[in-house]
Amino acid sequence: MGRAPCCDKANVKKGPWSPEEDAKLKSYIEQHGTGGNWIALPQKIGLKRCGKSCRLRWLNYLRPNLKHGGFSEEEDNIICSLYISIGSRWSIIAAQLPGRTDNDIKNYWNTRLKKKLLGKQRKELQARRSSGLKQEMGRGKDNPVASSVDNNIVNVNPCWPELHVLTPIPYSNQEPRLNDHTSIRKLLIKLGGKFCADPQYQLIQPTTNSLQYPIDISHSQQLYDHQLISISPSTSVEALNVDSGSHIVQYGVDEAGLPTLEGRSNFPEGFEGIDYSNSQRLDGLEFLLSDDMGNYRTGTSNPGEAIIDSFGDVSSQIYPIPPVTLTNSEGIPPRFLQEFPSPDLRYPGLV
DNA sequence: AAGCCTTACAACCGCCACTTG
DNA sequence: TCAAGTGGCGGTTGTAAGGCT
Repeated sequence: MGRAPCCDKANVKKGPWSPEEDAKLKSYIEQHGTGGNWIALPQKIGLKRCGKSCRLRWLNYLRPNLKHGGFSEEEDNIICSLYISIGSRWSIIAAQLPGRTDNDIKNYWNTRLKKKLLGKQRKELQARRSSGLKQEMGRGKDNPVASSVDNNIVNVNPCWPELHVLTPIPYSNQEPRLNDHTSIRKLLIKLGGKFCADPQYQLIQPTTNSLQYPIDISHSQQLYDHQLISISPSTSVEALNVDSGSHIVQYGVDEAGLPTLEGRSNFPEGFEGIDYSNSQRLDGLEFLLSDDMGNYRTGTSNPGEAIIDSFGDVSSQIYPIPPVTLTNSEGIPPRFLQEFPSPDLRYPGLV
């Protein structure tokens, strides 16, 4: 027997909200707040809506200071970077984009950003193919080494090439989807940022004036449960320099004086420190960790130390997700890096 | 001009985690 | 300790609007 429904579905209106309904909901919440109970709220106002629906309408549409549409190039980059780092955890991504809702970002990613990136990628691929073809003809056809390098390595990032391609594709019947995802991932890498799935290669270059603060992104709910650490330029290094033993985001300044924000993971040997038992959190992210051939990258050739387990095996969902890894290279606009440590952008972390 | 197709986005659904009694 | 209630989240669907043939 299933759970009781949260509302009487027969007497609940569905579909688009009318302006009158919007006005009722908005004015009530502005005057009285939600009362901490969304389920009871529609009855109080006299709306024939499900409480969940009211909540959604308020959060995604009626709430003040919301922005709709018109995503900027910078926002695109932030979304891409965070998507690579943490996957489709839209609420966390939305938390980094003031005025944006998770629903907005999710829609934007699914309908536009993904396609936009694929379009760019295809152009680059075509260009590469045409130039590669010329080179190939120059090299001669029977050079297996040269062609295998081209096929297997995306040598555009100092981080990726060191990752080995070891694990076979776990579900080969999803090739089209995987190929699309692979394309996006590769393009994102080209666009900038050090996107590395492997903690082993998350060695952060020494930075001056660096601040470290821990960020546990292993579980979205956990994020909210831990004490929020508000990072601001005035926050002391000592206050932030706490190593949780999991994910570390490092805020610093590079040689050129530009702010940097990088992530790394202090996984213990065997990389079993984080249990991502909620597999759905990573759905859709697997392509970011796979290579051209649909294989998944592991950080070492030793199978016992494989970092990225087979994503096809849903029964063993113990694998680290790539830590938040943001740098001031082309991928992340300087504005974001400068603004990130503002009091408004509270970053949850362990203490 | 009409019909079909595509796109964008609001809204819903179902699941999971947390809270409370 | 456990079950019910609730909030929150991500995935998916429905549909209006615009574009294309």
